[in-house]
Amino acid sequence: MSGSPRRESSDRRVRRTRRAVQQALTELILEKGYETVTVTDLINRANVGRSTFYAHFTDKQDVLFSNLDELSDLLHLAPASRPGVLFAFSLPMFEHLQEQRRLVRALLGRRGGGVVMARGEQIMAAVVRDELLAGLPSGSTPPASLDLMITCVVGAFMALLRKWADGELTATPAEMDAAFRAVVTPGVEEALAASPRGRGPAPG
Amino acid sequence: MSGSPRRESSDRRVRRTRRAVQQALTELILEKGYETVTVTDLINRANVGRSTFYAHFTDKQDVLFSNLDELSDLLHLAPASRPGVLFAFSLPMFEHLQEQRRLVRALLGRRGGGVVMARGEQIMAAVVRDELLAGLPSGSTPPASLDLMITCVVGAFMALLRKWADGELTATPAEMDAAFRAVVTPGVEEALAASPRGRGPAPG
DNA sequence: TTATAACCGAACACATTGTTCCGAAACAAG
DNA sequence: CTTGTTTCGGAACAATGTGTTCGGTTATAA
Repeated sequence: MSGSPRRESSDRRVRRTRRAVQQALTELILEKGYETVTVTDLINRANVGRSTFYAHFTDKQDVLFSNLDELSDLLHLAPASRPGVLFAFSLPMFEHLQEQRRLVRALLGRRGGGVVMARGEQIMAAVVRDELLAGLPSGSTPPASLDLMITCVVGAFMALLRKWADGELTATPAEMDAAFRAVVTPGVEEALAASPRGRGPAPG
Repeated sequence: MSGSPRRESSDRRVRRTRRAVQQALTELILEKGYETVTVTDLINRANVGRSTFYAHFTDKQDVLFSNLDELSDLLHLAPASRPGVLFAFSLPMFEHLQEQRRLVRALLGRRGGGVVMARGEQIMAAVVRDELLAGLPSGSTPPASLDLMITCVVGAFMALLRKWADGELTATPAEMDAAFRAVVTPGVEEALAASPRGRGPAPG
């Protein structure tokens, strides 16, 4: 029964154990890929009793998610750095991920099982929504298709990200960023500009 | 040892068995979701011996994929119906999937495990590539970022599709199609038009 | 020092997978 | 209808993984 206890324990043993397990997970992910890592692997590598493991985590996934919170920060802070630019998170994101390439690849690639991708999409969607709402002409109503638009943008970005991590695409962060924005930005800006008040989009 | 034996067997028992298992799978998917279906479930529902199952299929996934080939046809035929329109596959796709909504939802949604999504992406990527190449100004060189572009487009589309199947988005096929094309088309057309020969893009 | 909380690890019940074996049944061909 | 071949059934099996329980040990905080 642990779920995701936000706070750090005061007991040193607890911290030690949790750290050991988390560390073991990233090691094993790099070696075997997330999906094939078993709980048994984890407790062996971490030198932790079986019962101890289940006293701290419910799952393999629980361990994984306990390591996945810093990502959100990076994304939410990014837009402030380049005000006025749509999807400013893009470049910093690609750059950041290139540094931790191996782990990212193991987590986001096809062998990663998609759990991390799912989490990432949620986080990203929140960021994109903020940006889009901020990018609207002041005083205008969000178009009804906002959610569809967000989904498109996030979908495009994540797809790019995954293939990149998977090694199916070779490009620099700058190129990735450029391609992403080139495809997505024109359509989004048109859509944003064209819906001041409850009016539907005005095609052709 | 079966992999994917293209041809239908002449032995009635074989056809019967394979059908029973495939049928059992879609039933169980609708009831429990793909990931939680076990081989044991399958053979029970299909009334098939364990050894018999493994004589025909290697996997759960093998059964799934044996049912997943008609999709490709639909996508590849679509562009011919509306010549000159980018991403003509979009609307027919959404419409087709709406008819088989429940199964599609079980297969493509989050509970579907992503196997079908992965397959779908491959198929889609081929279709999109064809369309983009066909849409280039005649005699021009495909931009180096073609793969990135394809990834974006496919990613956006698949994301839309998944959320829709998952029930996280409520919209008509026409609305889905419109949103998809609204976001993606402008950027793509700009990019296509702007790269006849190694020249950089010429904005504004 | 002491009470408490965390740890270890073995043992357990349970589920799932994939293989093997052989008698019974269904089949296609003649 | 007979015959030789193929498939089926289903039990039994080994292997692996999961999550729980329990009693004894040890580190920690106060």
